[in-house]
Amino acid sequence: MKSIEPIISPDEVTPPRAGEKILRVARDLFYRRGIRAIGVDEIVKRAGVTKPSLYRSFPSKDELAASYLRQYDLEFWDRFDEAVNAHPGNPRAQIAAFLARIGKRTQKPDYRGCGMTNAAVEYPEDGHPARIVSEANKQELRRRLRAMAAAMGANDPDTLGDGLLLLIEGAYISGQLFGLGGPAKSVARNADLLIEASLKK
Amino acid sequence: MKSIEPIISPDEVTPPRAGEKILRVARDLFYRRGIRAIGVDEIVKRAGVTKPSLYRSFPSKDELAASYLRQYDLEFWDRFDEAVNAHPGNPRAQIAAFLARIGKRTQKPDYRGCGMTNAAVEYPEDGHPARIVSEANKQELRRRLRAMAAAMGANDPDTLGDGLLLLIEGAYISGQLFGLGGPAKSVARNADLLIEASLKK
DNA sequence: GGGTATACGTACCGATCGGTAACACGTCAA
DNA sequence: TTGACGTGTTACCGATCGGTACGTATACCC
Repeated sequence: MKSIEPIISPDEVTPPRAGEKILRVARDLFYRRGIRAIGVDEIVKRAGVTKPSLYRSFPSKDELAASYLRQYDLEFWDRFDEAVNAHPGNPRAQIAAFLARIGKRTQKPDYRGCGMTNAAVEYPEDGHPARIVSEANKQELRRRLRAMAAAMGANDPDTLGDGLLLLIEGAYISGQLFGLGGPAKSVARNADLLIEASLKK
Repeated sequence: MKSIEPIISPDEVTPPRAGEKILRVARDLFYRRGIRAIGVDEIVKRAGVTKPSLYRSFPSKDELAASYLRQYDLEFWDRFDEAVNAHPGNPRAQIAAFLARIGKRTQKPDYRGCGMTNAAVEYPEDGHPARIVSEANKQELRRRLRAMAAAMGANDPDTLGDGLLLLIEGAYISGQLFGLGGPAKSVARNADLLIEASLKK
């Protein structure tokens, strides 16, 4: 007997892998409510799967958290590079674009800051899988900001790069602390003032 | 039979109240390792008391956390006012003194940032007892920084005050993320540049 | 000495934590 | 036809979570 033709194409009918569903849900819950605040039971329940499925795809909750942050990392650099690519050869405009975007995001009602930063606060112990991902992300961000400060022709590129990083981290935190109308909305303006004051005359 | 004379004076022999011991230990553990990470069992064990003693002095763990933060709040403003009082009538020097101190603290090996900020990250839910204390502290800090910016004669006092707050929060976070040699050590320098760029010409 | 208030400890509670063992089922390719 | 594989199901694990019922020891006042 001839086999029945599939109604829709195979890649459309392919059910989402359990691991993917879990990561999607975990990502959302971890970001919004914190990693420690969310239990694995809630994750599998919301994902419509069962606990053994979670532990077939991820060796532990800590590693699931690290996976969430690795995905967050990719998306972060996508956003960052988007601002960079919008202004080729103009690092000051690149920073301005990136910060304008952050400033806007921080003014959204349910803004919860940077997943990386939050994870590092939740897990202060050295060597925690989630913290390792977070630290690597921040190191790289620092490196890039300093390089951009140098490309701008700053008097002291490392100081300016670090100053920009402080403003950014401050915006992440203030965004979730103050909500609408908080200090984070002025991050781009303050960064611009700081840059102006740091350039070679 | 005649009662035995006390060897030392009564107020020296008075044992520390259980509630005080608990708060001391909780303060240390909550700050260093996070509130969610510490269970009440560990607190009472380290304090050398028992669980019912904790719940006689504090209605819940959440309220214990709030008490920790209220004490943290008092000590925070002590440090802040110390910097302010060291330079009467000179808000710019007051800020500089305060930030120099923060910059130094962030370079200590086991620096863990601001207890207020960390608590707000750990408890994103509106209305949590710990978060309420934290938010109030930050609101007041923002108010004071804006007032000091105005007293300095800034072009836009609210923007400068908020910029200083962003740098401060950034220093708290970066201090615990990067450890020694991190961006937080440049907070005073960057604040000074930002102030210089914000004053009326 | 007797009463009382305060402070503390022993032992326990149900719920939830992260994680696992054992087995049934369906799909797909060889 | 036959596995291999991924998944779901159910039931369970020991540990820890925040919180409490209840009895006891001590100090002080009358």
